Amino acid sequence: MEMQIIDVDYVLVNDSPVIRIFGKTMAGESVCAFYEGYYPYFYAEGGDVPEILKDEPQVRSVKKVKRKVVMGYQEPREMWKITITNPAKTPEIREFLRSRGLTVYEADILFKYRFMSDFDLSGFGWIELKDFSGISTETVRCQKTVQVREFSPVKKDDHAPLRKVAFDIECVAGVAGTVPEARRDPVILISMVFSPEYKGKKKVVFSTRSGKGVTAFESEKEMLQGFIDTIIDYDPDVITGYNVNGFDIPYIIERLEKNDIRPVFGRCGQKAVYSKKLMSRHSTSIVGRVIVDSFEIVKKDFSLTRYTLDNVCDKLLGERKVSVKHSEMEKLWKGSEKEYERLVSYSAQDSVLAMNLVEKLMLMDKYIALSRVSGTLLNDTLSSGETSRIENYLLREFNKEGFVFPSKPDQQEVARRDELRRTELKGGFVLEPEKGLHSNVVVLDFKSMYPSIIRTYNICPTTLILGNEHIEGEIETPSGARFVPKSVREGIIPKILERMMKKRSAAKKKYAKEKDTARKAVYYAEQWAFKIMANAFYGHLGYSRARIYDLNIANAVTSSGRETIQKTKELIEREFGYSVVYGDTDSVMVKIPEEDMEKVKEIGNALCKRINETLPGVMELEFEKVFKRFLPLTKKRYVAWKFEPEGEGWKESIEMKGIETVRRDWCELVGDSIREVIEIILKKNDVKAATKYFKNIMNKLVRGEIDLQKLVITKTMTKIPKNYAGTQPHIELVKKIQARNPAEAPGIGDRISYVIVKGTGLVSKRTEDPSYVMENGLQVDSKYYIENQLLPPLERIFGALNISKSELLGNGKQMGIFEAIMNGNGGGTGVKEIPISEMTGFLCKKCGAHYKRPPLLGACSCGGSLVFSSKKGAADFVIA
DNA sequence: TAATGGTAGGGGAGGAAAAAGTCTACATAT
DNA sequence: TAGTGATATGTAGACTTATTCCTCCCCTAC
Repeated sequence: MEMQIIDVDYVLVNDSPVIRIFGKTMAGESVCAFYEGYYPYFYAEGGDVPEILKDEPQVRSVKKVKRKVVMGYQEPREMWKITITNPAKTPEIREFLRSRGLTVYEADILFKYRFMSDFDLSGFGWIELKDFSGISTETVRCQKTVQVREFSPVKKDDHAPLRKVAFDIECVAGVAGTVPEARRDPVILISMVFSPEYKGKKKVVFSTRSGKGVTAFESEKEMLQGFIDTIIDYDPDVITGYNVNGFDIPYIIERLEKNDIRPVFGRCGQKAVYSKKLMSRHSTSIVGRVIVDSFEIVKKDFSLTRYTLDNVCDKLLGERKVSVKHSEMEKLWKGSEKEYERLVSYSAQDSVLAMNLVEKLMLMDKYIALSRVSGTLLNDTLSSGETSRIENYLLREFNKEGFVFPSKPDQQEVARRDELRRTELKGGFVLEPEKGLHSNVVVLDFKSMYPSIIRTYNICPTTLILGNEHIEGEIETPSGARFVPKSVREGIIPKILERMMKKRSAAKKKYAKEKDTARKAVYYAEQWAFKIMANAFYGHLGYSRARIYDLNIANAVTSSGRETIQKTKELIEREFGYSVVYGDTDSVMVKIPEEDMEKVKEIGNALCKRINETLPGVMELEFEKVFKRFLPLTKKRYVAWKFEPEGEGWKESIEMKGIETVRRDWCELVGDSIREVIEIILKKNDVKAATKYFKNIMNKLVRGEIDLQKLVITKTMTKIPKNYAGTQPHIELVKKIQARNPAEAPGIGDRISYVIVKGTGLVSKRTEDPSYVMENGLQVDSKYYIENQLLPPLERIFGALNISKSELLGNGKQMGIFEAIMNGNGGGTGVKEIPISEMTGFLCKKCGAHYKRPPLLGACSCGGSLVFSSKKGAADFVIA
């Protein structure tokens, strides 16, 4: 029997661990396989372990073994392998040994991962049960339960069919104007959506009030019991919903407890659903099932201004939903049949959308691929970061080669590392961009630069030469770190990376060949996962909480990168005479004096060929794309008219990096206008037309013709308001909302939307909630939007093009860009007279000199005549 | 039970420090 | 020629008002 692994855990039977592997067969059957006789173990050195542990009843065996330690090129050492009975006792024995001054290895590996690592099993990987027999048990709720004696991992690309349920709960706050509290306020509605259908139904709505399309219950308790029964009966592999980790699940757990029902709806009858908030993150575990919170995934995978279900569905699915405000909830719940129907359909809709997000956006694919590559269980892949994946993978590889894996650093060690980190790890090198609008720039990239460097220079903790020892053929990186050559010992990480890069190309090939769309998606996700994993190793080396942390090694990687890009630039300029106009970390952009795209590409390829001759190991520079026009603004900010090879021809598009159009903390109006201006400039090279377009926007803004939504600025609240050192616009608004309506106050990690309204004083004090502005008819500060939002980015673009304000107007340098545009081309809207209150002095028309008072001559010292000046512009008249 | 990959870099907003005006009182020159 | 008032100009110090610089914060490029 073959099955795909969904979850693994263990239980104690007579104080001995029994591993449970939860899986799904190709036929869609849920299976739980029990495995006995596997015990936890770890290593220690630096003391007489048999003697120290002779009275410890947990210990099953202590054996002398030879193992290598990871850090530094060293010979194997003798140490003790300690096997115990109960996995939960590991920390106790570990700390006891540490207190006696011993060094302990691998005593902080979760038992399920110890097991999976030893048997080479992965989350969502396949396992073949070779010798097994059916058993009956009350403890596990699966279609099939077996005792397995022999098994092995199998390589298989297909996915078993999954059962998914999406759910959403509604509740009403017991006190008006507050947030519902699980301690106090009951659940009134639960909607569920099934995929595939459950007993011929796509969805159900449970409630304590009867109505059309509703399954009614006598009490909350009965409804909750109904919910649990349905889950258990449907037996889903995946439980999803929008923000279920943050809201629905913790809420429902608390309500279940309030109603004296144990929150047990996993595939194990004993273990309760566990949900805990850690810092600002939530994590939930349900035995045998996977929690897929579409909110959390969308937030990670898509860059959006706001993550309300409303906005997410609109932007990602193109589906608009009817929304019900929190404050309306109670009215609908207690209202007429019609109103209640609206609430019911609203709740059902939320579940439908959560399911649609998962299925249509294929949110799980990437994470399944990451699980299969790294070995972590899907639920952990979803709820944890890069570290757990990297370390899970490394543990296996180091073990295979006879190494013991280091422990997690303790708090003190982390603090020590953090202290040094800021100054001690240098990153990539960014070339100073050459100013101006360039034509025909070829972009060349180093293929997987950091992984390639690690492979080329055999960079690994296991090959690092410690102290002053010298080894024949040693490799020295620019940072000064030295590594033994491959011939002496091949590093584990270089070996892993070589394999990953090979596997990635294999997956890419399969992807290209495959016709079946489902399989194609699997291969795409697989190659993506290999790329992500390969790139994560470098970051891990410099991460202060990593088991394998060494700044010498991390710096060895980055210093080699810096040297490589600099040498590349020099060679291109020296040998070919081309100018490298920009480059960042692993890329160079070279200006080619050729108009023909094919020619530019050809030269680009020739450059790569020449550079590659000089590069060591697997380092490789490759042609990436051509910029027909390239306008760098600063480092990390540029605009380009891009041409990428596609099939026989070229695919063109405008590429914008780092500028306001791609940033979420600028309003839509800025993004739209700047995008348009760039388009006009790059493709038509018509500054006048761009200026005219912009002038029109500003006029509309002053006249109040711009939709408020286009003026909304959004920013993330990264900590609670009182922890902010200074005054921040978005935080000031949060404080206002907290005072006005605590129920709707945002939390950590939420994106805050605001507009700037008219008034005096700090911008921060003039932030307002867009809907509040609408409801109360407040006026937005058009001056702010012109001077602080629209103009600065435009000015930067013109600046990069070397178009000065005076050029736009052909006038004095005191002129701001506002006047330059308003008065410059076509005129018509120029300021004719200014109120005396706004007058700031006198301006010479000829030389642009500014006077606070009129000079006695009545004219400028240069002889030019004077006009009145103000911040908004100059005029011939002032009015009282 | 339990979590959190890296550095480089731009740019807005606020706030402190330094610099530039302004005002006042008084001195000096015409 | 000395004394006088009106006016202009200069100067130092107190006070006020822009500038400049730095930090915090957010977000992006790689």
